[in-house]
Amino acid sequence: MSRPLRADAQRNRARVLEVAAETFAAEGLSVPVHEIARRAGVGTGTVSRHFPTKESLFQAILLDRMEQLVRQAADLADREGPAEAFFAFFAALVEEGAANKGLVDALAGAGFDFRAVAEQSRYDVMGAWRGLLEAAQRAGTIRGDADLADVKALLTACMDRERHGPDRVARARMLTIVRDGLRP
Amino acid sequence: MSRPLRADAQRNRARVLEVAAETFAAEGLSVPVHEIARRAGVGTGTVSRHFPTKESLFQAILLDRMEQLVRQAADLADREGPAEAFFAFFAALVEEGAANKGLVDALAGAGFDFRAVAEQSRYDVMGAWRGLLEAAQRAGTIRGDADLADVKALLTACMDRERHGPDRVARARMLTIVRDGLRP
DNA sequence: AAATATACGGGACGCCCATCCCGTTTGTCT
DNA sequence: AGACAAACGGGATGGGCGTCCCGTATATTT
Repeated sequence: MSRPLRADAQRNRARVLEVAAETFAAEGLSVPVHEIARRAGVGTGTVSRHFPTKESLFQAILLDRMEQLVRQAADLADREGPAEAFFAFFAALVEEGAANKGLVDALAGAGFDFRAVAEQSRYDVMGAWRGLLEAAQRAGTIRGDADLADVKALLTACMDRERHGPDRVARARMLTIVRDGLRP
Repeated sequence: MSRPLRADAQRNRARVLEVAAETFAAEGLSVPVHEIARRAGVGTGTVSRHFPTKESLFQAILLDRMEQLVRQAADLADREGPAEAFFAFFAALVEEGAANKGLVDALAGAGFDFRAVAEQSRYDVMGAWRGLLEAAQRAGTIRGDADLADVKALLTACMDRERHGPDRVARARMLTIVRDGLRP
């Protein structure tokens, strides 16, 4: 393999990652890479050396987050039981989306392929998600013919709804609608 | 006002409109204006004289379509009665979306503001839509607290679902899910 | 048929952005 | 402390796109 990164390179990489995560979350994926660099106080070259493309940058951010999400899904399955874990996870993702425009863009397919990232991650997000879905179906909480694509579409709907006025009441209502819709 | 358009100008305008409608429907809003011009067999200048901006071009297409949609909504209200008209219209829009990527892009907010167009149209699409929704709520088919933004979000979900494999069965299932979700 | 306004074509312009490159600086190792 | 490799900065490059302009062609009018 290769040597460890030089100390300043490590710091810069971490800082870029941090700033990019904040920025994409707050403003979505359309923020130029130049801008990320500027805010991180580094040159554009530094960003593109660590992350050759914009996509690879966002991917790195997502990979971090995914580990947490998968862990959270597993926790929920333990604590809540199969009947409720799915909806708890669904609600967590909606909450996440409310605070993370970049994720919403990615799920909406705005400029890059979420599934591709998910599949090459060490953490099998899709698998975890599917696990919760199927467990809930076996527990009889969710109609048996619903698939992951249906769920993703509904998730997109909940996130989309946030754009027309973020509103706790509306968010809760959307969750109820989804829950009722998915009932067997 | 101004004189009538010259004959060739009228023909070109109509042809551009037709080609643009087909192209946006088939490939979405990201198709360059150059490409529309090329396919219509005219220069880019001709397109931009009739439609100064890309947005104004798509807007013109949408305005045509909207008249039909509003009419269709009114018909449904008469034929089906308030209890069912809303879902019939919803299903019609999903069908429309399946055949019209441009519309899906517009609803998803990809690059331009659907609501702005809707509001300046002679045909009050939002009003028609709201009318159907409120009638269905009075008839007890739909939960009273749902609003248009909820409905639009669910519509987006149905259209989004199409991208992961257009599939009659899946489409019908999504409609069922939405219907069940919106029940009082 | 001549005169005039109108419209056409498509190249030119300007903007934005991701990516690459290279002269300069800075950490690291001896 | 000196030498070498590693990393930095940010300007340059290339590509895509919408919009504007103007010399040329064509419909309309008299």
